[in-house]
Amino acid sequence: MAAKQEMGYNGACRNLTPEQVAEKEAAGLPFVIRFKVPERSGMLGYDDKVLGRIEHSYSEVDDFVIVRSNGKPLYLLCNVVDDIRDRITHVLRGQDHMTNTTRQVLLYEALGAPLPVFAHMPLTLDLKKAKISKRSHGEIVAVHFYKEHGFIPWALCNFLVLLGWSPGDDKEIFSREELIEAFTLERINKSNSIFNYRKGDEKFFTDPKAIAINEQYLRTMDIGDIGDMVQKVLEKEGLWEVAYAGEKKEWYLHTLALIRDRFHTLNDFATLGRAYFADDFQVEQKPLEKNLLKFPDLKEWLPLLADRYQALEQFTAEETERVAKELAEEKGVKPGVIVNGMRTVVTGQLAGPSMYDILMTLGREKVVQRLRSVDRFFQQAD
RNA sequence: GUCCCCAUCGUCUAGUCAGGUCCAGGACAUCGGCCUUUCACGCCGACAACACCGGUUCAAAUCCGGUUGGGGACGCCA
Repeated sequence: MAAKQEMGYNGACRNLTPEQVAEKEAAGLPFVIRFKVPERSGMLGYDDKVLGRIEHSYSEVDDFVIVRSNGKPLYLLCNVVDDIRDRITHVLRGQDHMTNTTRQVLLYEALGAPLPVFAHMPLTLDLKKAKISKRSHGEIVAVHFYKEHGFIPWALCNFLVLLGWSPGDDKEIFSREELIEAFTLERINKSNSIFNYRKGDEKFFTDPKAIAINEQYLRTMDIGDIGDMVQKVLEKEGLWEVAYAGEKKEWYLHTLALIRDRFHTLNDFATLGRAYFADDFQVEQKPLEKNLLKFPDLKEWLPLLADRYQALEQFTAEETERVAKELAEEKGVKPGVIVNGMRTVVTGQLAGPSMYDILMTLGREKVVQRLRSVDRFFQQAD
């Protein structure tokens, strides 16, 4: 066991005479360069835009190393030199840099440079209240994770700015311009916040509020902008058609507008919304059992419905609804049985937009074709 | 151990500096309802907090002191 020992530098070489220094140099002893903290009686400190006045007594500050024995300067010094050279006016960083700042104030003074404005932001902690870091928390705190999970970039910024800052009123959704207008250093919180995510939770794969804000943007943003972002997702999944940017653009954007209300991320367009862009979509287990297999008669009824849709003079929402209800009445079942069975076969989903809007978006040909192929599900089940 | 920072619903927070309008407001989450042939969206509602003790005051979430709790920093890392 190591014995308890004093933290910090003991000042061994603080007061060497030039002769003593020369002697050690001649002996080839390795050395570092430390900053000689002045022996002053007052307080050493700075005014922090977030935290207010931060002070330490000079005696608390050890002579700190600024240049290594190999001649290379340390971060503490480089940082200050770079910032002076670049004429940095504001230094905004985490509260874990507070003590660095105290020492750097001395460096600024020694270099004869004016102090920049310092603002130390609160830290973001995990559920166990430990400082979040890439090393200990992995991809959940990496920006690319959110990109890969279909987050709208600005939605993530919007979420993050609310961690430790608020405008003072109830506004939470900000455009970039609005945020620039509303943001002030003075309104940054002093206390740490917690990044509320539970590992392994499928529904909330990250902080629920982050997801909520992403949803908010997903359903209110300009549909053209959504279209551009979804394009990248569809391209990645091999679902993109160049026509979506050309002659089918209207259809493309209309379809996105139809389905976006139920989605959480951009990726959902390619997963939950796959049936709108491809024929090889998966039918989810739940609707398969609940809405299809539970009613074996649908094996006959849906192809019958397909025939009637095929024969329809006008394939409209009104007509398709009328025909579906007619069939239900004819077979003595609730319309829901037909509609939900149809939804399952046509979209693979338990839920979705109004059934007849879906039919219109998919078009007669796909609808008829999917309704006719219903028996494959019953065969699979056997 | 030493020094620094912080403390309002489960989470993000408003309110604290300029004490009364706060038996504490909003958002997310959760739960209920309306709407919906589905599920969402939307709307309505419910649940839920001033860490504790003392002081100042006619009056304290708000000011002061202490306690407890949490975080951070104490590297020839950045």
